[in-house]
Amino acid sequence: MKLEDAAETLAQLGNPTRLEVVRYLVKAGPSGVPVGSIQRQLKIPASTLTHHLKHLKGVGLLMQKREKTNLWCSINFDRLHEVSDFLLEECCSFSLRESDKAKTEGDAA
Amino acid sequence: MKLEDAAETLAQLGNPTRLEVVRYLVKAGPSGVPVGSIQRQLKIPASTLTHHLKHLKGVGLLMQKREKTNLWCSINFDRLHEVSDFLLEECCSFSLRESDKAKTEGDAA
DNA sequence: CTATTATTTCGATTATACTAGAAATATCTA
DNA sequence: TAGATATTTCTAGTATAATCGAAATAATAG
Repeated sequence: MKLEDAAETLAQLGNPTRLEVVRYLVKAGPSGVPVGSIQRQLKIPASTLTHHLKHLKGVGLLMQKREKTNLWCSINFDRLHEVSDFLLEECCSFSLRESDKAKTEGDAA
Repeated sequence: MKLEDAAETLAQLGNPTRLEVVRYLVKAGPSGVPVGSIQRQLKIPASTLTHHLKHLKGVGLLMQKREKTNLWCSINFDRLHEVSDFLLEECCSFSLRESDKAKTEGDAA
């Protein structure tokens, strides 16, 4: 996963309203929930919710599927794992040499 | 971890410059690196870097320790784990009952 | 104390995000 | 087609964030 993509995805998760939606969808599991239920359960105005769902979809965290008048939303768990993994990547293999850390000159090269 | 704190932390990680810094610090491991080295290695203007470090420190992701003229920065791995865990919490125990998902009325109660 | 290096504060510019009401559209049912 | 429910678009106000140069401060060495 590219840093820019990870950053963008994390930024989308970094909004309290969106994170609440994500948590709700995670709890809901793979089958998902309709937009309207999210709206009523979390008491988010419809237009605000649509706006946030668009963001989540934009970074691939959200999947949608229409059934009758309801639009069912579910989390893309793979995507969530990817971004979660990014945070701890290389976390246990400290790859930066000590000699590169404190050089006063020449470390810009 | 409270949702608001997780959101705030994720928001801070959601900036490309800061995420780059975090990745660099993760690579550096527990001993950390001085501010100036981050600045030169990642080519971030000093004032911009200070600004971002303040943010990271604000959400507890960054620890700092002065040694002579250098201020050494290191990642708070526990904190990073916390936020990473938050994302997948309850991810495998879908706790929302199917009957709560599609109710058309009364699900706001 | 003075010079040197390291880091931070200040200040100003520019851009982008959050929010939500009202109106519009879409999808279905009778 | 008419009516009902579900979702989206439009729009606009408000707030917050990113950027970085210049100047100020902090810490140390001589």
